[in-house]
Amino acid sequence: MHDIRLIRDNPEGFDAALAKRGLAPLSSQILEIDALRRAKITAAETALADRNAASKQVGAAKAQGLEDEFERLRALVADKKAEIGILEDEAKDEDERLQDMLAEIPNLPADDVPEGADENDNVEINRWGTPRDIADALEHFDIPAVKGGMDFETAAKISGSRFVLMSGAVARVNRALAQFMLDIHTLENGLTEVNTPVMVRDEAMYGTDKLPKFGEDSYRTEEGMWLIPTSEVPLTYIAAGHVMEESYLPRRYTAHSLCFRSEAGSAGRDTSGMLRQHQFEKVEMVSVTLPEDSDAEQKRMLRCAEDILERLEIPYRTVVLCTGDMGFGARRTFDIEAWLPGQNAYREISSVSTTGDFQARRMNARFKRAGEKKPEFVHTLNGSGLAVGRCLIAVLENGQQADGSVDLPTALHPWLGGKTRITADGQLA
RNA sequence: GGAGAGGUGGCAGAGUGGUCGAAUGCGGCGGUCUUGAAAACCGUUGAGGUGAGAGCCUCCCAGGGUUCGAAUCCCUGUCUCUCCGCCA
Repeated sequence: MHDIRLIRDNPEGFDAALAKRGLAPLSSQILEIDALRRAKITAAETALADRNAASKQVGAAKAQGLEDEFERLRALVADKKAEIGILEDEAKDEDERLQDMLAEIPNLPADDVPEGADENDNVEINRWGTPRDIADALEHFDIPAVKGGMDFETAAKISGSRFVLMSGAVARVNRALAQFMLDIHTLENGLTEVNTPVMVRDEAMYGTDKLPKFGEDSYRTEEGMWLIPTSEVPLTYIAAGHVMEESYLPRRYTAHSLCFRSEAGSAGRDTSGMLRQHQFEKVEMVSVTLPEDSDAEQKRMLRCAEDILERLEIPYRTVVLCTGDMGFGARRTFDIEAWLPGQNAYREISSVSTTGDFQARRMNARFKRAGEKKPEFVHTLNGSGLAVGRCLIAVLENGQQADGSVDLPTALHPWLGGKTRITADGQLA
């Protein structure tokens, strides 16, 4: 959500920032509605002030027994009442029109975000590890050690396409990965573990900018609840409506949750394997910070995510998304792409974004500086740390051996009860 | 699912038709005292809109209604809590 004041003060700057996202200028249209809105507000308030004044006199007239005067003023107040009703409705309509319009405008990119049209213009800023030379590398679902424990046919029977049924060693490694990530984040990175609801209300989706524009990407129950597309939604919405003490910040959360996405519009993409599912697991990180701290916090979060991959010995590269590839609510986004030998490509495994005060405005999350009167909006950030399913793919594909088995990363062994590999026939050993 | 109670400022919690944007406490801020801190005491302290400003307007969960006048009465919605039932 944008600050109408900033648009008023600097419409050219606003349009210029929109242009970086490839959007047409909107400021003149916004300011037109805003001017109309303010005119209606002024008119309504003037009428209200008149009514309030007359209303006070009514009481006085009554008290003094001036019946004629009382009746006259009473009629006047009644007239004003009708007028006020109309003016207030008009003011409200204009205000809603403005809010609706602002709600659909994406966040403005930070100054340092590279300009570009699409993912081809993203800029690599870090590369770690060297992909191992694997002859005839297989995709995860074709690796002999994995095949028996990753069943797409049965999942389809139960739930349709884009679901998976994991069992045995594969399910165990998947679980170990999630535990591993959570333990690192809580014990070493100082994040607070949270277990959130995965069904949320409209307000939480709106506050984290998933609504009104992207409702079709998520699932909604018949009762009107949303299945979360990411635990960014409940984690961030914790702060909604609060005025926090300055000293309360930063807040750093992590959660392991199921995530649900309809994947509308991605038909035919990544259809094989478990890269893109309707239901998946993710360990999420969310930070709520002071405005001046959010840029440093984003780098910190990025390091937390990259560190997981380094410990798991998975080669990756980090890119900063260009203006044309960023999500709706982001001011700046870093994507981490893990090396997948089976695809001979780097694929997204984490996305770390700062939204500035964009979400905070929508959910009215504020803090008060010591000694200051006015509350200010906090900054909110979110990042995957990491997508568990995709991390499982990376671990399996990078660990595949010529004999069909999979060597599991050393760092993970303690979470596997000391086991180190999956044999070609699918046993943890 | 049934019955009941309630939603008030950063927090807790008074207030049941005008004198209430709202007692009191906590917390915050400023001060007195102190070598410093604590304690004590004094003062101060809600949010939003609009306006160049003085100011004006709105806000006691939300939306309707009654009334000259609503935090206060009525209706609807919503959320929370308690009890009963059911239940992993």
